[in-house]
Amino acid sequence: MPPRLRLRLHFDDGAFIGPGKADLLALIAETGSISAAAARMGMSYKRAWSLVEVLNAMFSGPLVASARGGAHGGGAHLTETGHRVLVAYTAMQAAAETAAAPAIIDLQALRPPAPLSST
Amino acid sequence: MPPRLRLRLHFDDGAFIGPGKADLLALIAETGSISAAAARMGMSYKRAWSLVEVLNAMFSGPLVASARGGAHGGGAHLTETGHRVLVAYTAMQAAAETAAAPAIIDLQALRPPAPLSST
DNA sequence: CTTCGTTATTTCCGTTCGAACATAACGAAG
DNA sequence: CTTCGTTATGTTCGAACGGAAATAACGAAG
Repeated sequence: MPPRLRLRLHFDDGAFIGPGKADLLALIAETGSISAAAARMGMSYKRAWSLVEVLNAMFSGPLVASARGGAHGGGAHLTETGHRVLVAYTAMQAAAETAAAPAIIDLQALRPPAPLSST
Repeated sequence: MPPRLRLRLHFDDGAFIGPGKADLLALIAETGSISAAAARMGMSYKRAWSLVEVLNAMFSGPLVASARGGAHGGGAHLTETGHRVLVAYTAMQAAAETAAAPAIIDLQALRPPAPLSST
């Protein structure tokens, strides 16, 4: 299994976005629900909701639009801005991972051999 | 001020290296002392030392060699492996930052304007 | 107007993290 | 053999973080 590179982009005002928020956005887009996305990520609804709150406050306009009540209780979906953020973050991740690959290999080469599993 | 990209490389066994440990390595190389490096980073000596302990355990051989006692109380310096890890991490950081730059610009463009400072 | 599943919000609690503090060990120099 | 500054290690405390649970609000469908 190759090492995994995690990125966190810190803005000048202290706000930041990392894998947690990005994955959450992706799962909200996929499931149409904050609670479903939270369940998928193994986190509490409250935590997911608070992350959404932060996300909605740190960009120009909310990234997630949510609705209460209705036939299925409501739901949530990404706004145009939300989609753009998710796309840009994903692109950033992909570009960084590709560019960093050689250095990662160098680092991995300096790691100790596995203690031998049951083979 | 541009956003800052922070990288954390997670290995398959759970060990990881990020900006904290990397900066610490660089400062130990520069100052020749764990305590001086800790002071520079604004962290306690104990925390710095425990990070060194982790670093020394997660690669093939220690990254930091330290000595107690002596004329100036002792000191610490990077081993060959330590230097290699620092170089590789720095290269990874630089490569990732360059490659991610366009996406970062996209993200920054979606941020709200500053609330206007006292100009 | 009752039902239902989701969003929204509060309170409480255990865990983790790191700072702060306190000591001990060490060894070259004087 | 005393001094001195650093490494090495344990202990204690407060803050921050996040989970769990409870409760309210909501609105379309039946």
